[in-house]
Amino acid sequence: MFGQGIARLSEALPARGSGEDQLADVEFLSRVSIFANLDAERLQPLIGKLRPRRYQRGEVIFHEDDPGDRMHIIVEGSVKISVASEDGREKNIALFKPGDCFGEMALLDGSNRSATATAMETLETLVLMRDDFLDFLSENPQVAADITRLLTQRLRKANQSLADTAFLDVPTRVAKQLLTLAASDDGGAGPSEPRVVALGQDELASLVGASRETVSRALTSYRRMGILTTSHRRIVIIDIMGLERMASA
Amino acid sequence: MFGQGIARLSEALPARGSGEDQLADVEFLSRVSIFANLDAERLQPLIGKLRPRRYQRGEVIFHEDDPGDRMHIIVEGSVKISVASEDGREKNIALFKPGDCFGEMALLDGSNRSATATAMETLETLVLMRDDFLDFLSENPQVAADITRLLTQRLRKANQSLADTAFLDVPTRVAKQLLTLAASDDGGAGPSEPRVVALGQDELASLVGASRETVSRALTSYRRMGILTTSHRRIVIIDIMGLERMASA
DNA sequence: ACTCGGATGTGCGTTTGGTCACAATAAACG
DNA sequence: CGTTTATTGTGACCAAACGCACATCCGAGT
Repeated sequence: MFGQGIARLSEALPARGSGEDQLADVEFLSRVSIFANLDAERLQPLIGKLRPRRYQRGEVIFHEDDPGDRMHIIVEGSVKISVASEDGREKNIALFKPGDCFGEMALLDGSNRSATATAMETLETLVLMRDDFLDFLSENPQVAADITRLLTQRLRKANQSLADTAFLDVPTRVAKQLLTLAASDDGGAGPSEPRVVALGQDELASLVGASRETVSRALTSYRRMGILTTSHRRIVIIDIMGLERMASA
Repeated sequence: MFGQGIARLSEALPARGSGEDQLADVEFLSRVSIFANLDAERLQPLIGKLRPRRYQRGEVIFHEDDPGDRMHIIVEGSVKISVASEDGREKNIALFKPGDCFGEMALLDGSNRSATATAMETLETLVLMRDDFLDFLSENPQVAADITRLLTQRLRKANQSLADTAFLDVPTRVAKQLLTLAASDDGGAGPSEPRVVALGQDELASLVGASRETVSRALTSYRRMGILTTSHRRIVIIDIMGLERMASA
């Protein structure tokens, strides 16, 4: 659904102002949380400022400590945000999906990137440069409220993760994380429908703050209980309620 | 230094508009990060909306899950922000000191408190109610930028903590945390001056995400190295550079 | 179709850190 | 000014999880 927006945008950009296509783009933008409260008229000027960008799986969009002068809106694919330790290991902070934006923090406070962003699959984003963003922001002050909302939500999540890593053991954290991922994936599906999480175990482990092996064992345990099945870079949750039970124990 | 502001404010409030005292209050407000970019004239209207509040050590300012309709600015004392697990244990998310504000998240996105705030010592705050805050915000849109700056900073810190708990062992995390606390305490002191951290080991443990005993052992080890001394609710850092070495290992 | 590389499952020894237990000591309060 | 209560220091034990090793196994690419 989101994918169509960019397909049209990429074509529409060279020959700008073709009307119908821009409608589709505006419709896409209005689903992005920080632009959700703006009507089509307000969004229109933004369209011309957005530049489509493609990345391959594994490609780094930006690096920790780099200066950051742009933000991204995801059209298709997913992104992992991570920080690295001195000895090269990495901890995933968050995953983002179509409709999410990332890289806005360095824009808002002017400091360098505090984390690295990497494409997890073939990725299409819309890039918005700092100056264009700030211009737009000063012409649409309402957006500030949505940005603070976005930031507070992320802060809440981060604090919750902090508490979770302190209180919960690895299997429980894995269960919780899987539920979060499943919920964000297809929010429309029924409650008993099997939900698919496309993710490698090492990425899941890094997200949860544990070793790949320990996560693998947790998955094995859940698999034996009939809660999920595993295959290559793919976890299918069969019994969501069962997983919820594991997450709250 | 900050304490004088509230002392005058508490007296000035009943008999408002006594000129000289309000100047002191404005001066205090201008040191609060989210109001730092405003001149005295802009801040003036805020003064009447702020209500001083006192809390005893251990007193809860607000509880997790409560609806939140006000924020606080700390004048004197310190506050710990924590979340609780089902079985009653608690994880400290952050500590705040004079000049910091807290409780603004629930104001900004309208949801309930995501954490509990507790006074760590006798505490004086200035309370600002939601409606007053939002009014002020709409009349001073520049403040939005400072709020986003504040939130992004907190988000960065949270992410860093998340990475630290994943990568570093307890002694290293303790060293890092002590350095942070020492830096925020008296920023003006010389580099080789001994710095005092007034904090119980259990609070430090909860902040660092470890058990009180493990933290105690870490402190013992640092004490034997001559890096710090410990007494009741009080840690004195003697060799800051030594501690920095421990924090980066 | 075959091969190679990335991903997964699992056993095992080791380590870190949590929990329990208790002694010692300092602050708090009547 | 003594008694009570919080705080700290440590020892012993145990569980969770890491890291290493290795056997598969699936999938992508040639």
